[in-house]
Amino acid sequence: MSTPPGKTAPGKTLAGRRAQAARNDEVILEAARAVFLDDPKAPIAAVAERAGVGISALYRRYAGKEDLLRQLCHDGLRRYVTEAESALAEPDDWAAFTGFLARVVDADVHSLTVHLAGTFTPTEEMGRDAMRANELATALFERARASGRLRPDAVVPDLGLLLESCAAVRVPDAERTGQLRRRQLAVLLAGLSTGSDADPLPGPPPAAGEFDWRWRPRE
Amino acid sequence: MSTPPGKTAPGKTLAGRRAQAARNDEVILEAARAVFLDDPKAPIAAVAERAGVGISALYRRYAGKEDLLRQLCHDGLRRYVTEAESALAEPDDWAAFTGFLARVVDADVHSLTVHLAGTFTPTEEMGRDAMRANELATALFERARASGRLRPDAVVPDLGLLLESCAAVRVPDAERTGQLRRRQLAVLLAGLSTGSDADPLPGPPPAAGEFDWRWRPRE
DNA sequence: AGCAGACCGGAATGATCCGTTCCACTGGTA
DNA sequence: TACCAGTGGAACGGATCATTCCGGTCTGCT
Repeated sequence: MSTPPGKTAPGKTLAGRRAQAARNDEVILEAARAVFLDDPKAPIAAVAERAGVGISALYRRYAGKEDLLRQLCHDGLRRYVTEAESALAEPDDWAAFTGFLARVVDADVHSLTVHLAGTFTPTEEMGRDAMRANELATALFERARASGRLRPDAVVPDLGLLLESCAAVRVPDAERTGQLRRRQLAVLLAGLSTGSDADPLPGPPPAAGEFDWRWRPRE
Repeated sequence: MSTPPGKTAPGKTLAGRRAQAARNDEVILEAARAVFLDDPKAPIAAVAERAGVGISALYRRYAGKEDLLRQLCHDGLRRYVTEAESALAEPDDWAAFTGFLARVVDADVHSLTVHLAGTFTPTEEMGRDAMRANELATALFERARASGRLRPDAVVPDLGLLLESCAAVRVPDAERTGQLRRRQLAVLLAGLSTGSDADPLPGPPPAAGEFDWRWRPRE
């Protein structure tokens, strides 16, 4: 955009065509994230436009729409895993748990992994990552339980419900959306805490694989 | 379906063509509700198929897709109002409040009114009904507050967040969806109750018209 | 200097999907 | 019996997209 050609002066950042390309890699991913987060069925042209590049720039990098979606989704999953791992390093059990959730909500990882599900066929590696994500989340949950601040009838899959709820909150302004989600998260955590269990939660609790249906390709 | 013609035997329910038509009125509405609840962007042919009728049967009754959607949405809104009114008759303040929410969640009114919003231009009457709905909900909320079981920093628009969250919960099986939503509702109500307010809810609370954007026609 | 080709923008293409219209038909009704 | 409200479903026309293709541009190398 505003990179004066100069005299091929590669101070630190590559200049010229190569640099442009490398930069586009990021710009495109970022645009794709923003666009598909806003509308999972958005046309691929919208991504190109948002990124300020042509459609070819997209197809040069990804075999097709499905490929891009898969990549994006996988990135979200990896982010989830990363956050979980770093959360496990936090010494305070409850803080590790809530901090993890807050960061996942902030990063809007859920929309990425869930709302995009079914629009592509997952790779094996994604399956492994998803499994690992589950293990880590369970570990975090166990620690939260050990801290005694979790009401006894809360279960791990409640996290799925919780994240889904937070992702559902959405207003046109992104920042405001973040604030409202934090609020929603706070309410939910309060509801899942000890002291809120005056009367027990109704119905059979959510089961382990009960949200996997999204991952099966649309019929 | 299984109405043998007999000899034009109108015991109690009309038989013959007229009756068929009258019955279709309902069948179609029901099918439309089910289909659009499942996928707000479903083609109109899907409704016809689900209802077991031809497309003409639809277009005889509604001017077009938009008309049907509007009708459906308006029905949802009216249902909301009805539930609110009947809830106000309940003597126990807190029970009135929670019962109302439970019934609204069960009826999936939120999906109907919100997920369909923007797909049609609302009528004036809908505007009035929406306003009335808001007043009633506020009244219910005030009573809940008066009961002292509501945490002090909860506000009326939190109801929007709450309903949105519950509507977001969804699995393939309808009944199971209902159970999980009830659970989610229970968690949220627990979180909004007195006793859960160890630390205050973060960020500016949701404001009155903050969810109206859905009603403005899509740009 | 000069050239091969990496990269790019965006028009053109072809397929699909969907709302709506149209028409032939049926059976109740007068 | 003659009619027509009510219907099923094919056909039509427009819109939307993913993907391909065709010049161009600029770079890095010779």
